[in-house]
Amino acid sequence: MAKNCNFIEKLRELGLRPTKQRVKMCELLFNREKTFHFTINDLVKMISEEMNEKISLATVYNTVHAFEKKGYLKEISINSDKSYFDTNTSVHHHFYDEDTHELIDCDENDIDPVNIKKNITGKKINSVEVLVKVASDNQNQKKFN
Amino acid sequence: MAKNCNFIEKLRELGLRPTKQRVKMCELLFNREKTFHFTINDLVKMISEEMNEKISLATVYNTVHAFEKKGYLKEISINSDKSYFDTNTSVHHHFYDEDTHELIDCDENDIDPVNIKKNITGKKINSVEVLVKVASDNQNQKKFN
DNA sequence: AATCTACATTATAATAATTCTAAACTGTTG
DNA sequence: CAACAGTTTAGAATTATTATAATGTAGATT
Repeated sequence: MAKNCNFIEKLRELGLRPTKQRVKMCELLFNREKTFHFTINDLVKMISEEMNEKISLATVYNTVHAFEKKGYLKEISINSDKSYFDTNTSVHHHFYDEDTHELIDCDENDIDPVNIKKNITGKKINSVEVLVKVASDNQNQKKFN
Repeated sequence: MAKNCNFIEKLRELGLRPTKQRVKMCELLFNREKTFHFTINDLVKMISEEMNEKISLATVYNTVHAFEKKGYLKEISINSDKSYFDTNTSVHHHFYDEDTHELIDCDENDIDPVNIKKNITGKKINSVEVLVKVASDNQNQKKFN
């Protein structure tokens, strides 16, 4: 909501030194109304379009992972060749368009809460993700034997 | 169930030439009572343990993808660095142990059916997968702004 | 404000998973 | 069995990601 948030302060609070690279990435990622899905590659492109100076690829990876570790980005599981991240870290699910490789958020009303009845001893549930894959045409599944 | 199935015939029916590599991989993958999860790497190791001759890595990839395309293997989405495959191609869900990187099948009773209320025009639902990530300890999630 | 230091950034190399390539090989058809 | 199309193969290429080691910089100390 608040534009021009003080990302510098926010970063400091998190124990992350507010370097210009990190502040820029905060602006790109978190200065948004809506949730935002991206790959590292998307982000690198956005950065190079919006800045004169470049941010090293390694820094982009480091920073995204730092934000993820602090809980401000969430990695989305897709059986793809690359990682997708989401600025919406709340519990929610996704549609994945296999034609366009686009991720679409589900809001609460789209999918009923998932009821898990199994318990694995000594383990805590860290996340529950539903991924609904959609496409224009589909093929059916069979059993081999 | 039936041991020593005629994989040669089966492959032919699918329009896949029954080469010795493919037959061997069928035996390893489909001559089982239980569902089986593996990565390409796991499979390559199994092959080298069970055979004198090697199967080229490229062939393992080709064949796994051929079986997947025909609907006899299913790729499981995990935000990991590698692809997991499953001989159980029916609709079912998974637990993923983030400590051990192990995949565990859910049977029907473990998770209630997922009720999807959203519809995307022009798109069919190809799959609905629930992935429950578990680990010994966990960290909580926060919102940035 | 100059200096110090731990943490960050950077370019580049390294690694890992996967796909491509082009030559050699092999089921199948006739 | 000859011929051809589909397969396998080793190795190169590609892609995503991580490691490295030198350089840079934010923030504390003087």
